[in-house]
Amino acid sequence: MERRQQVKKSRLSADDWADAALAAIGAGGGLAAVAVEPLAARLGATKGSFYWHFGNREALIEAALARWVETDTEQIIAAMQTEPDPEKRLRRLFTEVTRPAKHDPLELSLLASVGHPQVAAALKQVTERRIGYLTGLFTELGFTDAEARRRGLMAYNFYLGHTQLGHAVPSALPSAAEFPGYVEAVVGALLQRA
Amino acid sequence: MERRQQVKKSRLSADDWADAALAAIGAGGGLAAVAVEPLAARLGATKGSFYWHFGNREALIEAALARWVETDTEQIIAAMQTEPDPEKRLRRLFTEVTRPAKHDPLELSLLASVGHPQVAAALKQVTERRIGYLTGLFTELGFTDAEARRRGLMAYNFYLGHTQLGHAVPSALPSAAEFPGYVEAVVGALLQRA
DNA sequence: GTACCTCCATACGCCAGCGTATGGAAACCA
DNA sequence: TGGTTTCCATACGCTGGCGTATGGAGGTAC
Repeated sequence: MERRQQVKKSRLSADDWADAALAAIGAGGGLAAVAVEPLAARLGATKGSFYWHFGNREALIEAALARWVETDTEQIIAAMQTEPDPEKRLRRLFTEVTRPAKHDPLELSLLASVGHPQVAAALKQVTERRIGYLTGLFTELGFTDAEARRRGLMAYNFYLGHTQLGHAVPSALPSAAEFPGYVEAVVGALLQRA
Repeated sequence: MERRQQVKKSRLSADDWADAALAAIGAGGGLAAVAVEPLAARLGATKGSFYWHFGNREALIEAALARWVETDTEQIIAAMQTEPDPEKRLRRLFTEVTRPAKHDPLELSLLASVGHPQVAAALKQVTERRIGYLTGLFTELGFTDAEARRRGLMAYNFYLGHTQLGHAVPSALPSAAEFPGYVEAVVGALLQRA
């Protein structure tokens, strides 16, 4: 999720504010960084603009989350669908999603702000979509429903942990040289038959 | 990490404040919840007490984190050492650490606040200790150093993801009935020989 | 029992961010 | 070109949290 630094624009739209909010969340401040006045400064505007587009801070959060939910997960899943073989798809998905450059601080920040009800709802939606996709993938690979769900969960948990670790303690991740072997080991463990 | 609600105490120690800070972090507010005046209210005291024990808010955070680092990880590791067989130890560790009741919001909150330099340092310490322990465990099980490190990482990532998921979207976790099979599947995957 | 030392309450000034009110500029329309 | 609508800047009050200053209560020492 690349969200560009907004520099200046004579007139702003509600989406401009929502994007700025997401950028601010991802920039490390967490949900607390969605603060009207600092955002206004960053956009080269003032609160006057904001309170014309939104009723209050909550409304902005709502809009920003809605934007995140609909764009973030679907485009990755869609990108995978060009590969017909489910095993290769899993391998590609993991390679893609653990790429060191992929770091998505926004998602981590949202995970961190799950205390907020609107964030919790957005996360639930996205999480279920993803785990569902993974589970389906293992079903395609011939596992029973129960086993597919277990492995879908394992896969997602691993992804979450990896992302978290890469953000919090990047030095603990494997080096670039070790990386392929590491990803392969994970996928191998996930695919192994009893 | 059970940190009791402090109710009232005629005189407070610095550790009382540090514990209250950890409790507040864990209670969902994240690092932002380490706020002097609310904490004082909660302890039935006032800022006067706080600023006698600490120079400022930063000093409190520092003290709280130090307390967390030294108590949290070591006691779990120590508890495992009664089991001589490394495979059983791994199984026991995972069972223990994924127990639904185990939910440790404090750790999640710290992960979320990794933007703060002191938190980052504390997390690095704890993370390396844990991954090191897991890696050693796989070494004991006869894996090569490189393989042991890979599996140690996989195990830790899984743990992190599981914890995260349990906190953010608990409904996505397996039900109580599915739980043993789920844990066993994970441990099985981790122990699988090539 | 008095002098001192430890710990804390109260009161204060300061700053940042939220939300409101109001006037005005820019675009659009006729 | 005059009116209307859209969008925004400025100014204001309010709240909550940080840090400081000061006085005082309750132990302790002798």
